[in-house]
Amino acid sequence: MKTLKIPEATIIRLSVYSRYLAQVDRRGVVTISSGEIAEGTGVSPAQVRKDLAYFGEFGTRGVGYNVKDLYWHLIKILGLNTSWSVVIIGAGNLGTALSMYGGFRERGFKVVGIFDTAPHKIGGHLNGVEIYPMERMQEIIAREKAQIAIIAVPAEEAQGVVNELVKTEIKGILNFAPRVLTVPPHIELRNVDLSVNLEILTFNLAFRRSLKTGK
Amino acid sequence: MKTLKIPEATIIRLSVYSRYLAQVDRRGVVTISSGEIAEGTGVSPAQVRKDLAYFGEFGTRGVGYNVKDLYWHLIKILGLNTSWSVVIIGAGNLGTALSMYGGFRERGFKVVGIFDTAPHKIGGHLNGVEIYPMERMQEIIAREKAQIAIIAVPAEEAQGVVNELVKTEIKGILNFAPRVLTVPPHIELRNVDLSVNLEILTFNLAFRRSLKTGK
DNA sequence: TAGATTGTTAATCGATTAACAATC
DNA sequence: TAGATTGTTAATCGATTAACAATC
Repeated sequence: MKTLKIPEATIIRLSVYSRYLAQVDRRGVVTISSGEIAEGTGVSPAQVRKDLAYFGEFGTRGVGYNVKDLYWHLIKILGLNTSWSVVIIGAGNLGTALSMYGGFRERGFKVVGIFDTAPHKIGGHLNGVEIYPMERMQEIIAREKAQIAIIAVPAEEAQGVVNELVKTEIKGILNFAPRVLTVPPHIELRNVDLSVNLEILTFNLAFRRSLKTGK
Repeated sequence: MKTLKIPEATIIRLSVYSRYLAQVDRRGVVTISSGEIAEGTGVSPAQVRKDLAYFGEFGTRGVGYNVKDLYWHLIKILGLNTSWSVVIIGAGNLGTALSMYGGFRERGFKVVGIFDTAPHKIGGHLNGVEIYPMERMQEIIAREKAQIAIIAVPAEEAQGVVNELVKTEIKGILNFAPRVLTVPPHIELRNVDLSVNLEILTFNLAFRRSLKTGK
């Protein structure tokens, strides 16, 4: 079993494979080949096998992979065999949507607290989860043993929130604010930039298109 | 001016640079070096210069880049010098949040229509934008000259929505549904997977961590 | 001019693809 | 056994980094 230096692209694909396997499993399929996984997830068969090979030997030569078995292996690899407690910072539109988002719960994430500055929001609930004032972040994170924080505040406030979060037991931060953040090395930080994703689209439409049509 | 084969990673960084430049410009800074851009966006100076070099020579040796000038070059490259009309398919939590999301408008995206199946939502408004029934997709997209569609429907419905969208003049699709979608080659498709982003975090916490601590 | 910083080339690093021996 | 498909190695491709000549 080789470890060390697993490409992030591999992890992204592992997540996609696992969800595809869940879907296939619901249809009652028992065995699947790397070629079929590849087909269903838009990658090459070699890529699928290579990605899996980082973590072990999950298949049977000449046969393929057991769907359920491989699914659970992937869930374990992704760390989803345990449930994760998440807090959401910011109860604006995005924070609210993320609190309600079913996709997280489906994968074992549990929202245990929401934080906001607006006095009229505090004490309210979203999807059964209470909205607390920012000042209670340390207390609630400790009480609920939250490991992950999702940042959904305006860009200017994001670093301030991070500075509070580093005082807690939070281990990972998913940042939706379009701002480069600084965290100490023991905290995992990941950025999701909604606008950037639209802009890759417009670049492809505006620029790449102009190449084909001749400037 | 070399063209062809520009890494997608470069486009993502260009978007980040442009926003950082807007921020720096607001502080009144006139000139900036690749090293300062690198510092502010978390990349290497060589990376910054390489990324820019794909598109031309925007700086002055010995001096650096004019902040405003470079900003507008990047905006133009990203296709953001014109405004884009966007429709959002799905007025659930995520669709609602995306309709209200200020980050899109800030970068020149205009939401011109929202679509949903729920009868009680139709005719309502989000942020001043009307919610239409799915049946009127073709009509409204044509009337509003929308070029981009954002998919925020449940995974099972996503491909059906795409099949309707391909009958319209839509040029690009940003998909938030966790499902692999098939589109004809003339349509640009980009996927944003919110759960995958959390799962990269949990992988890093659960798996990479376990490497260091032994096991 | 001397100092600074770009634009670009060459070297390095990493990820993907192709091919095939192992083996069910 | 014959056919199929994995796991893995080697070859290819692409992106990042380092170094430096060009030049303001």
